[in-house]
Amino acid sequence: MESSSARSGGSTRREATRQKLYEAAVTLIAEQGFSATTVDEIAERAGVAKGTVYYNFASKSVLFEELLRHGVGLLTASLQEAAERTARAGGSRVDALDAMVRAGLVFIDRYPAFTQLYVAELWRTNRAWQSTLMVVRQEAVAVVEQVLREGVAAGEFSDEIDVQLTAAALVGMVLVAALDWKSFQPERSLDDVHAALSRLLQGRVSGKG
Amino acid sequence: MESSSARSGGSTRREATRQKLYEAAVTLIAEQGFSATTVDEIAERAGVAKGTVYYNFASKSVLFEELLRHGVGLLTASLQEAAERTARAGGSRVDALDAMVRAGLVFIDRYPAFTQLYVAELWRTNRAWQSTLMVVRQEAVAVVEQVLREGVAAGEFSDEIDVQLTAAALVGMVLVAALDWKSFQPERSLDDVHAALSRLLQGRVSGKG
DNA sequence: ATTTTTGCACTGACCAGTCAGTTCAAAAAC
DNA sequence: GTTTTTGAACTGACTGGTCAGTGCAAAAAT
Repeated sequence: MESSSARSGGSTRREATRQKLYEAAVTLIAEQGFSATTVDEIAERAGVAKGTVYYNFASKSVLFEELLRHGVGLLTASLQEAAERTARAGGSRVDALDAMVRAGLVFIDRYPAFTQLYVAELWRTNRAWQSTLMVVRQEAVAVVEQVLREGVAAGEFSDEIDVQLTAAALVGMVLVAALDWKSFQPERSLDDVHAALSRLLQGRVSGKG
Repeated sequence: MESSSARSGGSTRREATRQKLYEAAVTLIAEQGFSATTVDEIAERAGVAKGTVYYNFASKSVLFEELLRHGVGLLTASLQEAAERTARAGGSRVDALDAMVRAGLVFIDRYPAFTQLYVAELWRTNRAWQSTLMVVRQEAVAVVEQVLREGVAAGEFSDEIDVQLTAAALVGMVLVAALDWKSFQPERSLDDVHAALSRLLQGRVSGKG
């Protein structure tokens, strides 16, 4: 459609502005929350006039909603890719789960502010973007559930596991461990954290190593 | 300390008012967030005049801060009690962990709104109550870490586990699974959810049941 | 008699959203 | 190839409303 360098009628400029606004909004909202973050702050950090925010987004809520959609979309794609890559390489479902744990850690490592904001909003009710959030969340969790189901069908996992709850628990494990990592031990390496979670995942905690 | 019926010199009346304000604030803030919740709303839901809020708390922030302290205090006591009860009954450290998982579920079952609000605030930075939250969080997590350390010392757990990270991961597992339970499958029983998490905890997921 | 609560008017700061006007690069006209 | 026009993108002062917190006299509870 259009190259970013020499462009004519299109709207590459607009896209760049929106990107700047996303980046400004994500850190501010992660730190302060949605309501405590002002549109003036977002505009200022993005290096843009307030009017530009409203030229590009219908409202503060819509800006946030599109930000959520964008971010969770990246995560879902990344999890999906990890699962497929493992399958193609002939790995087991446990390998796939492990690869997804790593993909999750990589994502949080790269976008800690987004993750923070996502967690803070996920279980709220009665908010404007509630339904959007529900949809994208389900798309992400479904990738994990799918692998669990395949594992049960293939006899790799017990058929007594509760797929939905187990998926939620696994996500929670990675999410909280990673946020703690970023908040309290940011100097540790991703491999290190991944190793600790792998150990837990494979039940090598109870029963001496 | 004091009975709610026949009390003398103290301030039982005041305490009752504060309790009403806690309860009103916790659900409103869980739903809407701190900044989006107004003092007028809190007062109205508590069935109290606005002036009363300020007679009992120095500010909106202080009210919230004391609410956080109060709530996490309950959780910590409950986890502590579960660990000690298991130890007294001669249970293993895995049993203690399992008992704490259940204690966590019972807490979230009883105070879902508080849990929601706690999660939403936990990883935020630059907020007034940040330091208070840090302290009480650490008190709660320390109970889990303590059991893990004892388990390592007793040879029940691998000495290669990362205590801090594993504790965070376990907390995350319970937290996210329970919030999903309350949000999306509230009809399920606590025992049911507990069973699913026990299975995961004891590594009976990989390896057919 | 003292503590606690009420009711309500008031203030001053803050903020989401608006809008009349500006900029500028590409397209059209000449 | 120079001038004119066009319109998307952007600007920032301004508006209307909201809300935390105050002040205080009267009432209720203990």
